[in-house]
Amino acid sequence: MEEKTTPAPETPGKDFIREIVEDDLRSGRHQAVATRFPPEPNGYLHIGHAKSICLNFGVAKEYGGTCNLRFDDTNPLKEDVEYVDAIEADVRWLGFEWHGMYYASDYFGRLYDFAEELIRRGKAFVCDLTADEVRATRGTLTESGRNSPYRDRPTEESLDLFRRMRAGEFADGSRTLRARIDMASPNINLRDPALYRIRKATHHRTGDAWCIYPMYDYAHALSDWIEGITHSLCTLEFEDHRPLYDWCLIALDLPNRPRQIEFARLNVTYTLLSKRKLLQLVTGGLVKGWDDPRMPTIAGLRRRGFTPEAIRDFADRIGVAKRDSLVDVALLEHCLREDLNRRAPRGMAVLDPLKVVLTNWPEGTVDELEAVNNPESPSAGTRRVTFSRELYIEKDDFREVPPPKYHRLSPGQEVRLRWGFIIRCEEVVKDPSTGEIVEIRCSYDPTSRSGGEGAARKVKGTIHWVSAAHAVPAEVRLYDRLFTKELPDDAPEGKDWLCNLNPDSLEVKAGFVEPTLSNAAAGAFFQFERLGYFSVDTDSRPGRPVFNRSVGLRDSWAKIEKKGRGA
RNA sequence: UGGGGAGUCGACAAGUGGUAAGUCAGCGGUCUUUGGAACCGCCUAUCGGAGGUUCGAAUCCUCCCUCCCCAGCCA
Repeated sequence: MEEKTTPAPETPGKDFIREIVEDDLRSGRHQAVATRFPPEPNGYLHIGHAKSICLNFGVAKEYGGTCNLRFDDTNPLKEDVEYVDAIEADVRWLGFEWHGMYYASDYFGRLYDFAEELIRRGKAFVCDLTADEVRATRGTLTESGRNSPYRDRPTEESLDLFRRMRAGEFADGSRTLRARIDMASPNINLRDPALYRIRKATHHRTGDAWCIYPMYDYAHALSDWIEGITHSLCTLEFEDHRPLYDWCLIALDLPNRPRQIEFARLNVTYTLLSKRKLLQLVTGGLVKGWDDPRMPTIAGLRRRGFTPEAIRDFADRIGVAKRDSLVDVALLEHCLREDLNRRAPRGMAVLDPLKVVLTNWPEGTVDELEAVNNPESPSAGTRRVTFSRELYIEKDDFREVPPPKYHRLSPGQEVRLRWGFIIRCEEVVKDPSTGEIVEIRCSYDPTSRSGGEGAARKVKGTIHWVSAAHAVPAEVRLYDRLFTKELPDDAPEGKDWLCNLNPDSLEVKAGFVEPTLSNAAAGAFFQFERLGYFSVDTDSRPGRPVFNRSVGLRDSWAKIEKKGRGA
């Protein structure tokens, strides 16, 4: 190796993992980086996995290396092909391409051979203790454990027993292959951990070919080595497994060992990222599936209307470090808004319709108004929207008694209809029996047509609308955070996280959208002016569109109003 | 009480001995046919605490405090 004579170039802002990778490349320790994303196919990927995916694939891409997708499928009891298919689709959707797609189960044969070698080297033994007995002899955090009575049985005997374990001669749980390390180690993971257990279960890929399955620590280290992984990135809870990871490779004298590096897993406010709990939400029917738009899963975020770009940007912004952190969900939402503001075509939709009749508009006539598709992007062009005598506006855009600073419609006041005319409220029609406002009668200013000379007038507010006769009924699903607490696990004594579920996380509106939105394809996204970003749900049908609110627009009026009420 | 980690603005997060970036949130304002977007300000962090080394420390040393992870034949 050459001596470095030039100082390392300054690379401020890089996270500690990229610094390590750069050092290794610079020093010649590695010619190229190889990483892997190793999900267990026992659930759907979520935003926390997205962080890891962006890291692993991102590092590989940035330094001209490779990243594999590897399914860590060593526990047939929990895993399923449904999950491998979903994971594959999610990684691809996020925008990453793997160098190779592998399964830990691809290596079962080699892993088995390595295990025999470990026995031959005196580094592993077959133990006849039951799980309970192992637990009883493991010791505690402060007391060392006791050696298994089988720890020193002859190599040949362990070898024979291990072969018979594989052959299916023994019952589940009756024996394990254990590493021979140190029952007195202060690191509990090193107290002769199990390497193989008997599980007479059908594996989703290998079927019934095996009845013994390797444990994570063993399988993971060797799978990494087999694939030539240089940097094995994982989360903090595996930090004290690293000595065992290294032990597996050293015990077999394997050269060019991969290096495990741990980083902090992602936590997001108002969000749960535990596979077990997410599974519980799904199986318990508390949400409508893994892809429920309220779920933090990649599938859920996708259906909600998140873009891969927004998620990748989020991953970039939260960074990578070792300290436990709780990221504000507002940052995720911000990333989506920023992306969609640039790219989403605008449209008008009314979610809580209130009828407006323009009394001086000639009955039976319509007008075609020109509307800009995206003020942020002139190339998006314009479209025509139909205007007529009867319109729907948002209930919230009219107040009989306007609060201070209210810029919208109220008796005697003017408001501009976006891309249309300026109107004045002349009369409020109520249902005589209920007192409910059923219709607003207004006059319009014919000279104020958008683009016309009378349109230059300053009017306090602009509101969106839809032509009653032309608008298309649409189902609009408004989502709110799934949990009412920043930390959903923070439950009072005797209760659990389920008590923090937000009962109002979904509100369905029967609204109207402008005709151009009628046949939008599932997945298409729009900004409904003044309301937020919406995407077309997979439940949508031509002429009967269904929209999901992906994220609302920032709403400074809501803040003013809230403040007014508070004062 | 064992071992492994971590503590920098409300939240993320740079900084690696030379005198505390940036982003989100929040606040105020400009502008505006989305109370959107954009733009401009503010957000006055002495860096968990106490000592010490040094001309000089968030960065080095010592002690202390707090938080997280580990006792699955789960990953």
